[in-house]
Amino acid sequence: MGYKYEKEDILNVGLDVFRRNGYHNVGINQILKESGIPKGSFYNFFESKEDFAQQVIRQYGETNTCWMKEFFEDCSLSPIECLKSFYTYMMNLNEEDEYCGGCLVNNMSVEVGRKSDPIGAEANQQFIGWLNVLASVISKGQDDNEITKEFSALELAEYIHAGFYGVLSRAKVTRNRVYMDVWFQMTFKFIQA
Amino acid sequence: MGYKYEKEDILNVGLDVFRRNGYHNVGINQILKESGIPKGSFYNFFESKEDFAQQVIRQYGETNTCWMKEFFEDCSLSPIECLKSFYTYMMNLNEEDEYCGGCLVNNMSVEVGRKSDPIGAEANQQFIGWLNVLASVISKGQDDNEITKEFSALELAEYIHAGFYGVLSRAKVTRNRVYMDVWFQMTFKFIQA
DNA sequence: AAAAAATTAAACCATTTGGTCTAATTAGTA
DNA sequence: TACTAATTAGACCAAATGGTTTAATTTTTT
Repeated sequence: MGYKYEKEDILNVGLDVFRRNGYHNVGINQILKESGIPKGSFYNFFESKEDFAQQVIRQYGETNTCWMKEFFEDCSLSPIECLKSFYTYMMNLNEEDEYCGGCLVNNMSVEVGRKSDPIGAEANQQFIGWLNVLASVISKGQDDNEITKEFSALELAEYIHAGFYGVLSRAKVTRNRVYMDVWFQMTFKFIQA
Repeated sequence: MGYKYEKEDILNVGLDVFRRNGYHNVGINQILKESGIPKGSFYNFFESKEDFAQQVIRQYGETNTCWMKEFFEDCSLSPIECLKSFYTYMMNLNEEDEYCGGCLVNNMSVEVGRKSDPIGAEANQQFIGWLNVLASVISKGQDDNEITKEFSALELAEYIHAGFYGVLSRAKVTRNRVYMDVWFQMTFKFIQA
């Protein structure tokens, strides 16, 4: 019921700006400028910069959880092929972005995870949301005898996605996808039944 | 040949402060305060904050490369057991630190890797230095038929250490080592011959 | 239509930012 | 010993930081 500005629009600007520039490198003024909202209105919506960042992470996380669910529902391949398709898509996205942004949840975890409790907790929460989606696909793959049963679906999900974060972080400084592709090959070789 | 202050001492303060607080969250004044050096002296040693951070990363990287070499030279176990011993040590270190700092190279890569060319390049350079040390151990393990030969030693090194970065980043927000330990189990199960 | 509540707007605040400047002091060299 | 260069020292700078305040406007409720 905002009168003039939509909270969601400002959150989307925050997502864009934070992902590209980090948290401490961004001032409120930059958010205001890019969203065209005056300072007073901003602090009417959000208690503080920290509160704003937390809500940005939450929106980003929930949006992606929904998107992932749809992605896997719409995917007609076998579970493991759906996972491959998902990570291929993610790697292509990051290549198009020239490895500039990466994942907001990873970036925030590393930069602010231990400095701000609310931000750290929110990043963890959203990550767990994604894990559950991934684990349900992995679980199906285990039922179909495609994926190893030596570890639980959740353990495998955490292993895979944390590994993806690792190569994503590396790609920020190598500026190429070579080892991202190697990671892809190795991971899916390792987890197969 | 410094008159009063040692460049290396200031770099060590920088390592400590940057690792705990990140790059953009730290002001020059904090470095000055903690090292007890006046501003004029600081800018006599370093061109800028960026230049300072780059030198901090370099010193950190080179020190650790030396340390790793010694670690593996002194390790009398089989190659794969030496690797396990190394990562166990690293995980224990991070547990003692309560997952506060993490690895400066990873932190800098994620936060500043795409914002500052010199810092990004330096972080990558030092990471590669470590990779070479790890790869030589892995290579021995492959010769001994302990480690899979399906991938090159360097590819395996990048896979393992990037994966370690992934779980290290995660530990910053989970604040426990559960999935770090799972990562350890899975990784060494996967790479065995 | 009137009153109350929410929202918009931007000027303003103390503090901190990275960095410069000038002066004094120290060290190495002729 | 005299001269030059390096180092030390911190006051100083404009710009930006996150956040507050007050006033005007708009919406909702009565």
